[in-house]
Amino acid sequence: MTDWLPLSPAERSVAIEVLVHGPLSRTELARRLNLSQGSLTRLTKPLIESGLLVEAPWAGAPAEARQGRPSQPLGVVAESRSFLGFKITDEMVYGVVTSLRSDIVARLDRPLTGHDPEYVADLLAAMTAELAGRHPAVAGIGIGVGGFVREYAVVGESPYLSWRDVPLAGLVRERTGLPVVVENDVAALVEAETWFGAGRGLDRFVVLTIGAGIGYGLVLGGRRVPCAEEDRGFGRHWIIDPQGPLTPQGERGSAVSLLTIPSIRYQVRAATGRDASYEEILAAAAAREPMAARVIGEAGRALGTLLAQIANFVMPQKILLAGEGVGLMEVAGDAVRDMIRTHRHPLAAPINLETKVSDFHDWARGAAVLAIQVLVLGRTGG
Amino acid sequence: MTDWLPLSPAERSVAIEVLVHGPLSRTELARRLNLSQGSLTRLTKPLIESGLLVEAPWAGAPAEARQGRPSQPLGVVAESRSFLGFKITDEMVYGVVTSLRSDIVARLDRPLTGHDPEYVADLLAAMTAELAGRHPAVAGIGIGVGGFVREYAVVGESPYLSWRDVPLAGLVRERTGLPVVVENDVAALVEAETWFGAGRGLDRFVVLTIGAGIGYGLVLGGRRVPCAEEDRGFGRHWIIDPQGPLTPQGERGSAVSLLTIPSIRYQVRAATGRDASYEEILAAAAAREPMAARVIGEAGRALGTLLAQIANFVMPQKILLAGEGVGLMEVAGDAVRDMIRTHRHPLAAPINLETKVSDFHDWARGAAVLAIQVLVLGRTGG
DNA sequence: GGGGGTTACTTTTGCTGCGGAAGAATCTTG
DNA sequence: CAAGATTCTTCCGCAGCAAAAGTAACCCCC
Repeated sequence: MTDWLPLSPAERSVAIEVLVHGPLSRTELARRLNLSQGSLTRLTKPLIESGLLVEAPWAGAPAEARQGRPSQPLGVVAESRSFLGFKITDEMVYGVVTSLRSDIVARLDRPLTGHDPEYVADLLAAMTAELAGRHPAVAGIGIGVGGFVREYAVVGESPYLSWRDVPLAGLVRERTGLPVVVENDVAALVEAETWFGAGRGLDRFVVLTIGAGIGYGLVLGGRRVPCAEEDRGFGRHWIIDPQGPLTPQGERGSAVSLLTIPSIRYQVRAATGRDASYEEILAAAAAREPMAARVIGEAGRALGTLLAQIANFVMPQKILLAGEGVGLMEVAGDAVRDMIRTHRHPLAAPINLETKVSDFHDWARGAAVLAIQVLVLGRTGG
Repeated sequence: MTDWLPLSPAERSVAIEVLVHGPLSRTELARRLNLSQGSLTRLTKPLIESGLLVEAPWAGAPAEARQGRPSQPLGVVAESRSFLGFKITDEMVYGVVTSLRSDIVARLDRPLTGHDPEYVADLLAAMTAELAGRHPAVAGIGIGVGGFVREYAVVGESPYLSWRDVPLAGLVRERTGLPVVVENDVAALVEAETWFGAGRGLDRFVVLTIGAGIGYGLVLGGRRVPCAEEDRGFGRHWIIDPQGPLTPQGERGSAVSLLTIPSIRYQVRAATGRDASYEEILAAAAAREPMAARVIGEAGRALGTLLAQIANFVMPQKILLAGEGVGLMEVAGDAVRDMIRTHRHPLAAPINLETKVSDFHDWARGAAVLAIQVLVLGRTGG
């Protein structure tokens, strides 16, 4: 199949706008991008000829009977290409197949029984073969890994895999023949939400994830801000309550100690002697069992404080709360809101908070989005 | 005298670059702005003809004997125009005259014996007349006011002046015949530092001021982020230590309670019964007098925590600490650094902190910078 | 002191890519 | 079917850029 690239900057902005915001008429695009209509005719022509865009008369404003010549919405053929996204955790590999618009169309998970790079690459190749068999026209692979990743290709350091300088992209490309993009998992999730999710079109946007650890992503001017500590785990030193609990995972009273799933389970186990799952603890807290309610209430207050601090200093237009540990919001929502109130100026704009219960397939989808960004549109953000 | 405007976007970027970063050769400008040398010849010609720029062979790299044709630095004639900046406080008006490059060339202060808008405007007009008599070619006036300001012209609300919807710019323009720009005082200081001070050329930049209150300014992508609470005083609800002191000015343990000059004086007075100036308290703390040392130590730790939180969430390239209360850093610097360490990831980039002791004339200068931005270069940031 | 080298700037040329205007296409309304 | 509305296309002119070639102003060194 023909490859689309390369795109001029103006063409790229048109392509991204259509990809991210769905079918749009040329006139609408001209308005959004501050270009003339004539320019849009010119810019869209090669994009249509290359097959990236198509005229989609069925889409857009459906039967909105207006006067004048009907607009001709342009869209992407979301199904024309597929992308694979993988999220590698300690003991599992989660895989998804997505369309060009990053909708998940298939899932496949496999246990990871070892951490040898060659073995992991073999597993990824096998999963790729299985998924690609059912979904043709795979255009690329994105892989999300917790840890430090360089150049979209090399895992510089990943403590939980015990990897140092593993050229993962190369290993998988050799086995599959497909272009491969590797990135830090949090970074990938943030990019996905910035392009296709809660952060679409926003200028200042924050992603906070709660799960096995804390993840934090800052998007300014449509671009993710890279930072030194992202790959080593956030929140270990975000001390929210100096009198808070001490856990094996973080400093006393840190966001990690107060909010992450392992820490909450550790606290409950230390207090009750029984090992309970996160869901059981949340249910117990909702049922007002004292120990669970205390731990979860403390977590809720910590989350409220954290969100208020972020809002105070970053002033984002939206904060997305994601990860496997956001069930907290449902049980301890009042505590969260209460602490937001006490830590915010009464006249400050209310926090635009979105909560998204996400599982590991969302992390895998994030990796697929990175593949879309890099492979289809030439790796620039924005 | 001829007026310079209007400027094309490319011309404006050249003008701002020279204005902000001092004399630069055409080659250097081409490099910085990603333009060809030919374009710079074209762009600079009208700027030189209009008098905004001049060739300044005396400036630039002085005796750096390099080979080849010597470069021809372009600079602004800083003294060709003057700008007036005023900062209106509760009981004083501070005024400065600045050059085009925002250097302060004269100062003039007057007590403010009333808050009637007409009276204040009369006073500003009188001060303008006095300053303009000594410094000709005044091109415009900037006024900084604590409170909410709309459209660079109208003071929407200023609690300490008891003003509501006062069209200050119009009142002063009527009396002086000069263009007038009004803005919130913190916003003006932040703009000044972004253009001509610590934040020059930075993408992510934070200004934190400590004085009678707390001021906070966030600059992203070269633009100041406007926010709802800036004009009502920051920090009242930034609770740093829930067990901290209670003061009349802020919530218990808030940044205002812990850090502002009135709160620190209040705490010492409440503990010792004696009224001491801020400088006296700092000196006492340095001499290890217990009460003062305790209050100042607590303030230092609060400041460290605050700086760490800002750095964690905003990841700025630099934080500027300004205001009348930054003497704290000298006396309690160890406490500040200590708390930064405990609240930051060990692998995180160190905070790039700049401390600037500033007085009210710096606030007035900020207002003058706003006049420069708006009047000379057509009000766009960046 | 006069080449040769080096760097800064200017001029020329050609082209890209945009806006604007006019026109074609396609619908609704009367 | 005409008039009006709206979208899209075509065409033209031009701003503004890069590239290349030319000029100017210095250096060093023989």
